Amino acid sequence: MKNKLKVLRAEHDMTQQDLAQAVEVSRQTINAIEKGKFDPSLVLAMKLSRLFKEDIETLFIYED
Amino acid sequence: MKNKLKVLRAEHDMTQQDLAQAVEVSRQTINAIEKGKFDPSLVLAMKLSRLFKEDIETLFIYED
DNA sequence: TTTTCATGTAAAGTTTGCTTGACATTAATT
DNA sequence: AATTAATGTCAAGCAAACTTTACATGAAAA
Repeated sequence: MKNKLKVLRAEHDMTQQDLAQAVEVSRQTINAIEKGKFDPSLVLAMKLSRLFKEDIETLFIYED
Repeated sequence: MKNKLKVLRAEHDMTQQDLAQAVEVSRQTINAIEKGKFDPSLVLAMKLSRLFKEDIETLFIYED
C-alpha cells in the first residue's frame, strides 16, 4: 500500500509530530505508515482522510 | 463503526460465505464485522468497497 | 421428519497496528 | 562548534484483526 501522507503533510506544513497529535496516534505510528512499515487501521485512515479532506482512496493506494 | 454490509449483501444476493470468499477472509470475519464485533482492516474495507462499488465512507460510517 | 443451508457464537492461536521509551542521524539555528 | 528540531529506527509489550475448529440454532427443502 502506497500513500501520500508525506506530501500532504508538507503541503499543510506539518511535522510528523503535528500530524500524530491531530489524529491521536504516536509519532512513530505516522512515521511507520509513511515508510510503508504497515497500513493504518480503517479508523486512522478515516481521520487522516477527514483532516486532509481527501478520499481514503486517493490518500491510500492499494493495488492487490 | 456502523456498516451496510448486510444490506449490500442482500442486494447482491450473497451469503456471508460468498462474500468471505470474494474478499478472501473467513466467514467468521464477515459475520463479526456485520455484527460490529470489530472493524475491518483498511485493505479489507477497500476490497469490500470495490466489490460493491461504494465509497468506503458510505459502506462504513464512523462517528468519532 | 430428517437433512441441508445460512447464520451466530465461542475458544485458542497468529499476525498486525499501535504504544512507550530510547537512541542515532541529519538539517537548521545560534 | 554547539544546540535544537525533525526524522528514522529498534525493542518490548498490549490490543485489535483475523484464523481454524467446533458446535448450536432456525429456516427451508427433501
